[in-house]
Amino acid sequence: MITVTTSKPHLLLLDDDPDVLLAAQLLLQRRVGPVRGLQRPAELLPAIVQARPDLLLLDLNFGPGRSDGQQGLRLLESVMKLPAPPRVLVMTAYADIGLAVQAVKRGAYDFITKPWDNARLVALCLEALQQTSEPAEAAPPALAEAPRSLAVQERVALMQAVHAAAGNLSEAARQLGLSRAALYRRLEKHGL
Amino acid sequence: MITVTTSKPHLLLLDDDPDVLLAAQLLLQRRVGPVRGLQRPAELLPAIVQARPDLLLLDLNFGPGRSDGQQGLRLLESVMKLPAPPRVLVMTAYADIGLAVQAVKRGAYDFITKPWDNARLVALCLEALQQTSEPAEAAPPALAEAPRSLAVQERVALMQAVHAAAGNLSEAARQLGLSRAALYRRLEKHGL
DNA sequence: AGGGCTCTGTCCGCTTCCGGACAGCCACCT
DNA sequence: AGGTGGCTGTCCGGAAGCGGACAGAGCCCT
Repeated sequence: MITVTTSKPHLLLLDDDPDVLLAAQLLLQRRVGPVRGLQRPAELLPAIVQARPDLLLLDLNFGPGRSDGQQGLRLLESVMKLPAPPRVLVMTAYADIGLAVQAVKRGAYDFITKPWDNARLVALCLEALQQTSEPAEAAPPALAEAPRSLAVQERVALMQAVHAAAGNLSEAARQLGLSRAALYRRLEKHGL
Repeated sequence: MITVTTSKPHLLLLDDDPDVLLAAQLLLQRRVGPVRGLQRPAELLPAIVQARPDLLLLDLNFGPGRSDGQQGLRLLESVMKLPAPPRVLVMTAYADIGLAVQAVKRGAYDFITKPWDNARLVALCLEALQQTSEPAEAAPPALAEAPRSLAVQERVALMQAVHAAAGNLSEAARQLGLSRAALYRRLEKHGL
């Protein structure tokens, strides 16, 4: 058996929209574990070092107007630079998938598009959490690659291709080397 | 139809072992296109700028003794820094898959383990070549991500996981989130 | 108009893949 | 010894995925 932290996993949630924040909090509290919700990005780093959450849900498109997401990416980067960063699940609008892909490349574990499907969000959180099997020691320097599930990697690859093809699914399928219908099915399976 | 360069694709091949070099040259010459073979790494960069090959096959473990591959990786990096780098297929011994994975992350299109299977090598070359559908212009600055086929990305992911698990397939399967049997099948399909 | 081309969404028969199960093996622990 | 636990390799029935085909829509060019 893998050594599991006996305390229930607890989550940290950052979203600038109070309604969204509350909804997510209620859902996850019930189905995953204790949740602490934050609304202002400035509160994030202190809250992490203080509460040491097992999982962080991070909205990348905070701030009403200027949402190219650069702000969100920078925040993510500073999170990943912490001594023992938590698993991060990133949330974006479907429109800016490209942002989500970049976030994963910068160390986020996975992403989900808003508005989300409740069941899917819960499943993602659980998967991210249960894969927190610590490699313990063995890697004194910056430990190399965090292991990611194949499904996650596929999702990232698909999204990246679609994004690169500017939404042209036929083109994306061609580049990925699979049939258009196959790409359809896979996208659908991953929640658009 | 995709615009295809009318001239037959020609390849550049670097391998320090003369026998291997010759064997590959004969095979690829016949099945893919004109091949120029090099034996000494120092010759590589000049040859590329002069011959502008469509595809470069690069052995990463040159030098008899000191083969941690760092040398090969550096050579690859300098290739990728050229103004219009060719597609690169990297060759390593099966033992150092980790090296191949790193090479892909540094811009190589795909990798193959030595000793190779002839049919597979030919197929890889053809795939790499036919995906040289130029995006033409549209990306004046450093164009972002080169599109990679899903199969390639899956292969990299599998190899990375197996490498990270130090050859323990059960562990690798767990981390990838699939059944052990599934990992077996997939590895086999990708040529171990 | 009409033709040609490309993209989308969906259907269906056939192939492939999945994962649970089983057996064998090895290492370690009472 | 015998027991336990983990790993490997393989089999098989049922489920999922495959890609070719079709129809509809948009667009550009005669």
